[in-house]
Amino acid sequence: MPTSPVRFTAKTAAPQAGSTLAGPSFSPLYAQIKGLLIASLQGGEWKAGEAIPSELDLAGRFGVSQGTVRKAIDEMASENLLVRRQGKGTFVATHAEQKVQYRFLRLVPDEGSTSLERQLLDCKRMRAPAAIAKQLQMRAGEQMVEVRRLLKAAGRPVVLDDIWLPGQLFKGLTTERLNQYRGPFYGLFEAEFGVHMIRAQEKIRALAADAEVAELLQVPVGAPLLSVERLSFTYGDRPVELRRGLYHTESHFYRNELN
Amino acid sequence: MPTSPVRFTAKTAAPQAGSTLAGPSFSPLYAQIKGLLIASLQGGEWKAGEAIPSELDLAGRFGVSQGTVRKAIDEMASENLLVRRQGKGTFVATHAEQKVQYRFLRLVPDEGSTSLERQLLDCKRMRAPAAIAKQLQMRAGEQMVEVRRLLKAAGRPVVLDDIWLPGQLFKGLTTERLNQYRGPFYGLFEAEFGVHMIRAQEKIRALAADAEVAELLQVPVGAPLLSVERLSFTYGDRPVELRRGLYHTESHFYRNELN
DNA sequence: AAGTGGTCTAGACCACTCT
DNA sequence: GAGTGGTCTAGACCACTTG
Repeated sequence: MPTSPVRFTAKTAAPQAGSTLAGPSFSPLYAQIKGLLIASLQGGEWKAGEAIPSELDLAGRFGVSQGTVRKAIDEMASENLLVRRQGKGTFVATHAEQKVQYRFLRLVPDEGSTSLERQLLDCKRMRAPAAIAKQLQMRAGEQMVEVRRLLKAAGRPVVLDDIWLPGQLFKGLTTERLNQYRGPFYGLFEAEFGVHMIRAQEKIRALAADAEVAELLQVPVGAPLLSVERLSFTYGDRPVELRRGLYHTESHFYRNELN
Repeated sequence: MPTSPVRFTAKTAAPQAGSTLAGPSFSPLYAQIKGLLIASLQGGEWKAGEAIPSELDLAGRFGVSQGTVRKAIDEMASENLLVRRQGKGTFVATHAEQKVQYRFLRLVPDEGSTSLERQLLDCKRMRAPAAIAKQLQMRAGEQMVEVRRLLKAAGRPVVLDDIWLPGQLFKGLTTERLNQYRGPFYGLFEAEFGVHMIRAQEKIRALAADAEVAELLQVPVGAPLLSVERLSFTYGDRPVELRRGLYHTESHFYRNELN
């Protein structure tokens, strides 16, 4: 039986007198379907890597045509929320078990394709400093987790990451859990805490290495480094991770595609 | 009358014996339409900023349904080749007369939104050095144009750009032409030389300012700078511009969105 | 052979812009 | 009101995967 035949079109709604100014005056059906699908993802109805119901199935549930469901899924696929596989089905996107490890990492070696080794340096719980709390939309002093780690290529340190996470969302996160898990942190976050990183913004600057950083990255003090500040979001544009990476760009570079 | 009723489907083509290995075994109609549209853009049939024919019109010409043309245009719009405007038509994308000046420039001020002033430092013709020629798929020693310029925010230099262009494509390019033109270079390139920049790749590193650069950007020698090397492409993945920008990231940063 | 996503059509109607 | 892009439907058939 249909779980929720939609059909609450904005156009059918009672016209508001004098609605001349902006506002979402019209919301197409497929956009509403998309909203319902995102709500299901957010609610954990389908987990990372799993298949969602077929297009015909969903069309039946929502009481719309296949084409309408298709358009909703198309948009979600282009936003990397879902992955289509012809003949097999449509799957919830995941950072684990993905062709490209580290979906968000834009660092590329000058030559070859070295895989990166992780080295966890620190993981502790702390009270959120105001500057970080603000970006994560938390209150200053709230519980948070701080992680520091290195990424190495062929034994040489290339990236020093500081990571801050809201304590509320990542309750059982410990050094051990981080060390046990194979693959990128974001895979662990999905599997263990149900937190999907959907998109992120990065702010990139150049800065000079101070003494502490220089030792960790094995570069001279004052060496120029790339500072990459990343704010990551889950469903509903909710910020859930702040990360500050320092990249040593002598034999690697940050790659970006412009369209 | 229909100019060219398509209908050369790959599936109808003679099946190749033992075609088990890769290869574009199937090319949908809309992809072929897209190819024809791109060829028209490339051939200058519709110029930057102009409207292309309506969907129904194109459907008639090509002998396909509106939906098929629609899908071709949808893809091209998502690649920023075309811009749709409901009620008005579909237009050839342009770098000039655009909401955002500098479509490819990811530099953002820490606060406010200062507009940037250009200052042309140099523009000369030269023979292509091997390293640059290679990236532009030219032969070493071929004629090329080299431009150097500054971008300033509130009078303070922020970006030093070196730009290399194939001499063949930019025959009448002079210092004067560059100085006369209002708006981004890419707008000039479209209007005067018919060269559209469609997409680009950037390689970003951190490096220390040498004496020459330090003076131009008004920073101390050794100051950390962002080095942004950009290779830009026209239709058909043809590289037509190489650019090396040095960004002073003290009150600006490079912004990137990850999906 | 059955099930899934992918393509293509034809037609109806809606939202927006301009004259 | 005429023309444009935008939505939605219903149905046919194709390509790919799996039993």
